[in-house]
Amino acid sequence: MAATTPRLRFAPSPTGYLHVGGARTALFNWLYARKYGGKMLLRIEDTDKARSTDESARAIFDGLTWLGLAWDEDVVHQGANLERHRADALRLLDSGAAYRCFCTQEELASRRAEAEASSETFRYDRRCDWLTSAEIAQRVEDGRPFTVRFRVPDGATAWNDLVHETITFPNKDIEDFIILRADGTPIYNLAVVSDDIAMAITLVMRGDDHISNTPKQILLYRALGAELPQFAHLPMIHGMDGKKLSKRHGATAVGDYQHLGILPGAMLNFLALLGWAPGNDIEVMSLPEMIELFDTKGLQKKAAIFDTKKLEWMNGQHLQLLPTDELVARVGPALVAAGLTTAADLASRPAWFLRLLELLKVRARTVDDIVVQAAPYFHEVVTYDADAVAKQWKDRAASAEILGGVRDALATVTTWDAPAMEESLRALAQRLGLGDKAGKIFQPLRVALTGQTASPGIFDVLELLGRERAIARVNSALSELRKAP
RNA sequence: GGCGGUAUCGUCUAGGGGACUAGGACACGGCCCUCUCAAGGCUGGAACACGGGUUCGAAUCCCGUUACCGCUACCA
Repeated sequence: MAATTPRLRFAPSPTGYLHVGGARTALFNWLYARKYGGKMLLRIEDTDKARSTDESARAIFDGLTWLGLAWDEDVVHQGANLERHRADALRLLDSGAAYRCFCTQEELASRRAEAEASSETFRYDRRCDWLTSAEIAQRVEDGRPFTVRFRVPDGATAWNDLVHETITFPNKDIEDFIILRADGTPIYNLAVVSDDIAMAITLVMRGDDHISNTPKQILLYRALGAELPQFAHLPMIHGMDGKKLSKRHGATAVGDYQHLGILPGAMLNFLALLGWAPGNDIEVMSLPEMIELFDTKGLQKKAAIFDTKKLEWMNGQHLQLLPTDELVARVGPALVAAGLTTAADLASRPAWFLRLLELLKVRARTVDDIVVQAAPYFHEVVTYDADAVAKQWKDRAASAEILGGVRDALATVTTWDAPAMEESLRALAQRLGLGDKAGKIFQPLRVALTGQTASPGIFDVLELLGRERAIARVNSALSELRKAP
């Protein structure tokens, strides 16, 4: 094989949002191109004017951009190449590889229904291919509309698929398919082949659902005298019920996950593992590592099920691995968007913010988790969680006594940091005879400070809150506890 | 219906004739750590769809069956 640089393309139709399945197809194309020094182009298949929208095309650009899957060269809009598609179809007509079909859609539909009624397989019977040249000339002269059909030759069509090995189709099972509509616009298979040739694509990597289009396209390449690209058909992604992933499975657009607080790197990593394995039990990878390890050998043949539980776990892993400055850049805006703080506030105390994130990220799986957990550190007053109160402030008098002790202990602390807090509170536990049961102090205190039963270590929470706010919270808790229940 | 594709724990997967008592990860349970929750460590249950071959030997190769998925438009 010639040592040409690989050229791949991701070719979605702009009829919805960027689906996770499409994102994975794009990812594998991109990884291959990056790994082997090739190019990945983006082509928007918008020849179906009825279903295509600019908004959908934008969603695709946005999705790919968010994921960080940059395409090379200018975006190709298939609709802009209609003239070439038509010219290619006419060329096939001239060379005799295709013929005019005067059958109307109604005729075709009724013949199809007839075949179905007698439970026979319908396949176009080539009746228009038997027309004499005089008959054809007459009909054309009469202005009768016609489609252009490709004449499928005898034999069989096979290719060596990068994921499935050899796939063969007997040509007798492929009907003479239409390549040009009566209105002169191209049908999918023709447009794809015409564009892939024009874009000099060397590897067509796409979903499994295109396997039965491939023999038709191969036939077209040959009839057009073009060199065949390689093909790789990726397995589908299904929902937890084993059915093709769709809206009813919940979030299927990559944008949904973006808004759920999933990191693009985690999304990519998770998607990569759906249908590909690098081997050696490797799972958590950065993008450069994925490029390094990518190999079509590890591509899976079997459809994979989209398991959001593992996506969340993966996101947690990436959250830990994310450099702190990047974490700040991701979480800061989310906190501002949630109305917890302002960009100026965060900018005024970067060290504090960093400390907070370091303590929260380990117990969060998504950016949204961090935002929720961060609330007590920004709000003026704590909101006591009912369950937390019921559990940790069960004995109100005892809790009040403990918190009173805490208040006094905190009042004498000179350096307001976690080690000093620990020293002071452990000493208090000793004085109260709770030596190895210091939790009896920490838990009620946690509720006073955060309103919750779960939080980072109590000494860190105290440090983060700062002297003034921490003491104020202990005092409010005390007055809350002293109120009649 | 026809054609094509696929088949290892619930899920993602390792496995390429003997290294398989089938490994890892998610999820689930237990233990450890521990002020809580996480994280982390250890640990338990959990799979080669079925039937025939080939072979000294099959999760691995072949054939059949079954199941599932895709395509079967003047959609993409």
